[in-house]
Amino acid sequence: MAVQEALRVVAERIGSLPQPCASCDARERNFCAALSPAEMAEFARTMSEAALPTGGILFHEGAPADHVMNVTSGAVKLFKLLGDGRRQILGFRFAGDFLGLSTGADYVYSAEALGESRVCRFPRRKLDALRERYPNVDRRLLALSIEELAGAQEQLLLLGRKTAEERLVSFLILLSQNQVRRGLVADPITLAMTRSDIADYLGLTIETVSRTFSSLKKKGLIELEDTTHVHLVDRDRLEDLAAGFA
Amino acid sequence: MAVQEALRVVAERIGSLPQPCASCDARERNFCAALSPAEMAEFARTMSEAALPTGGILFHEGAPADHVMNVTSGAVKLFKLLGDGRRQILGFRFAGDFLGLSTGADYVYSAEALGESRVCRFPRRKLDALRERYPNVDRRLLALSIEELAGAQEQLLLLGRKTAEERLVSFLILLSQNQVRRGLVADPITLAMTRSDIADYLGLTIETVSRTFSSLKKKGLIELEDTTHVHLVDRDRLEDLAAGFA
DNA sequence: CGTGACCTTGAAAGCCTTCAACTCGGGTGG
DNA sequence: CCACCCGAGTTGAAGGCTTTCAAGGTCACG
Repeated sequence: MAVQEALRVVAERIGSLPQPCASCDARERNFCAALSPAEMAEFARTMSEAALPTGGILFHEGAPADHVMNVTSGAVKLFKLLGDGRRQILGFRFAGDFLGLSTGADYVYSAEALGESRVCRFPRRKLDALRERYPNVDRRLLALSIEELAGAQEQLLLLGRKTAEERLVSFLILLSQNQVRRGLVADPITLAMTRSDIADYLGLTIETVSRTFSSLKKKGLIELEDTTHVHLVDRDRLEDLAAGFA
Repeated sequence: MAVQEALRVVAERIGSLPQPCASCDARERNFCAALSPAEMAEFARTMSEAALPTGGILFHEGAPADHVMNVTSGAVKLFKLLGDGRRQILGFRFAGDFLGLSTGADYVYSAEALGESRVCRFPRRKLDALRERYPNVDRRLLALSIEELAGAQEQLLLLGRKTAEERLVSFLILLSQNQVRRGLVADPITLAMTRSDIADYLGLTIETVSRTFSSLKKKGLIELEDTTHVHLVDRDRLEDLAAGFA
């Protein structure tokens, strides 16, 4: 199976890069923020950074959840599959984001690199030990988890009740906010993902996504420099659309 | 506004019932499980149980999130609204379930009683104090939060990629599992919610929900004793349907 | 310069929604 | 007591938004 093969490749790459990930302790969107520099240094020994090619698999749904990880560069998509191959992307994670927590023994979704990316992995057992020793870690993970839940609930509203146009506009605004959160500009949005990924995130087809981009452009609400760079022309109108004010 | 009026009614009812909720410390699906009986007794003074009529509002999206709560009897629906009134139900909570956590100052969704229900409320400030003193509380809340997130992600797959029939079947199976989790029988499912609630949970209309019930009945996959009691005839086939094996 | 991945656009089809009519059961008031 | 009303649910028919099927365009790459 192609997935198993990819996993093996990833495992090899990870094994070949034993150095700790220097950027983790400076990040605000992962659990490391709960640790002091000294604690961080002690923990760094058990971490390792891995390089992933485009399409590289971080882990697959149903596989033993024995690592958690931070994205240190690039971007990652999280997704679930149905029996006949239909795919739903749950979300995208960018540099500084944390992923991989699970209460059960296995991952409940798959994760794959959008472009060339790097992730900092560490054993779940070590994380559990850390949680025992430093209560702040649980507090931090809880805050992250609640934030993630709120994001998923917003996406439930999108998938259950919004039209194609409202979905795409909501997505663009979310990406814009995401860029601000990462210290980038709000306005020219850079799409790290393909139309296919966008479609699977918004519960649409690539054709509908493409058509909706064209329609928004024709209405003068957005401008497309090229397929990966979007300019939000009428932000207020777009916000209203995303919020469902018909 | 009707909502504000309902909130006022709820507030009055809560104020009139200052006694602690005896069932909380025996529950497995709320944070109380992290406390010893002694700790629980000490904390119980700050709790109060409230009776809610059908349709009673627990809290509204955007209101200050100054309480968390356990459902002690009955059932509750959590939902979000779009600007023009479209509604998406995020989930249902039953006796023993916990709700109301938020990282920000406000609730990010609304909560309303399905039928006559009781909830045990306590101040968020008190909960924060408890988290400071007992690290187990954060651990417990984290586990609950991760479980809730996994449920939301499963629902994203449902809303984004499943057909009407697959959605309804998935919902029935979820309810069945829920009943088992609450110590009830797996098979005759009792629907505590209306067709309208089911529709808003599944991202459909009431007509489609009704038609799909009829269709499943005609196929011999389920039986409807009355509108609120469903018997799963061919469980294996239903499981396959829900998993998207066309 | 051929090839393939990604994207766009058009036309037809389909699943679900919208609109509408009808049934059923419970509560109410004459 | 029972006609009446109303909410909840079911079913039919038409319509619409998105999908499916199909074709063509662009660009990177070997």
